Amino acid sequence: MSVQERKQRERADRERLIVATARELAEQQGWDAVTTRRLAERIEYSQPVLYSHFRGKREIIGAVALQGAAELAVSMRAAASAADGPRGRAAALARAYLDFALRNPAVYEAMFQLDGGLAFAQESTPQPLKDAFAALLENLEEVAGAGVHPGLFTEVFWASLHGLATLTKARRLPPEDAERRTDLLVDRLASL
Amino acid sequence: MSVQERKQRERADRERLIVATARELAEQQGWDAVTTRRLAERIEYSQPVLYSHFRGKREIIGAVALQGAAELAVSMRAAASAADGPRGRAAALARAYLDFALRNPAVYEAMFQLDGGLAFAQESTPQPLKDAFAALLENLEEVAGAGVHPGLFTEVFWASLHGLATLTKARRLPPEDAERRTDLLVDRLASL
DNA sequence: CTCGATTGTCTAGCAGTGCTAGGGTCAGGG
DNA sequence: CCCTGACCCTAGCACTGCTAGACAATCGAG
Repeated sequence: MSVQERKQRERADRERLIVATARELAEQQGWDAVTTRRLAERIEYSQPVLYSHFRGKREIIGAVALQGAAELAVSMRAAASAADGPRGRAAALARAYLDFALRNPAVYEAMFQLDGGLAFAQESTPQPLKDAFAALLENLEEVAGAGVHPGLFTEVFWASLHGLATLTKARRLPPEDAERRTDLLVDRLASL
Repeated sequence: MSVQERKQRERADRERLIVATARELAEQQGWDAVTTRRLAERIEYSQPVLYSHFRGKREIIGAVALQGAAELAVSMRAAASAADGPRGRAAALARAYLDFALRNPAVYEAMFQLDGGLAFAQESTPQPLKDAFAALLENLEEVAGAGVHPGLFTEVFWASLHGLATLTKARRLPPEDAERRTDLLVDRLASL
């Protein structure tokens, strides 16, 4: 019995190691550098071991994305609860979101740009993703405005942040004005 | 002399054929399906011919992106000039932008998500890209608001649209509410 | 008209990718 | 102590972007 338990524990450890290593490698050298061979070498196992934990590379990306979503939710909630007033919370939320995207570009990519085989905006959507959206929703309801569906407002708010994050990351927007853009956006969207 | 001219013309024709075929294939089956082999087969030449026109796959993506930027600028200007009032022009612009992204997902991807080796927001930025941005700027100056730098406002407006476009395309947002989100966004951003 | 040079294109191949079939090793239970 | 089954690795498949080198067609000079 305890032998089986130990094996299960070791398997779970190894799975965490795979995800952590993939994330690390992606942040260091980009997702292109995360090949099954390199990943296998870093965890000091052969390639097929990866496939005994995940169906394929997509699922590994998905696992990193879920981890990131959980962290993003935590830091957004922390930022919001440290801010004063509806407007202040919205601004703090935006800053926390963009800060996360800036500090964890590869994880952000896994969450919202790459195909990690995850379902979004459905019942089957994994809990961490729902929760990250909920963290936005909770703090934006009060600035959505009268007669505006909070969910819809949150989607627009999120999409706008996402646009700023990705265009900045992809060097489509000059990085130096990032803060001014964020302020302007929050200023207009959170109109109350 | 005229022989050389004919050859140059044929080369230019073939280059256009490559770009058009790459675009078509990408729209039909996604950029993953655009391999140098498949592309070569479709234009009925061997692979190395591609490399006599472009440095590599990146440059082909870049060429598709430039074509798309030119078209996007045209349709945004057309939409804006058919609309009435500053607010109406902003709304028409947003709809034209999102409509383009929806109708040409692969081209949109080439422009703003994939690496086509193009420079953005610099002097060395190719003209079509500058021009597409200019088409936005021209029609948004009047709704930027007092004391708000028009360029900065345009960047924010563009980023928000980009967020809506990409999250919808990637099935991160429910497609059915797309129009309501657009209306809400324009409503808040173009506040005058 | 012939012959060398140049231009253009193709075949074949390299190093790398994600993924998998099959064999071998080692530990657990009878 | 041996057999069985779980586990992992080697080797390989079909594909990717890209390129070296051979070959053929065309051009200009004599």
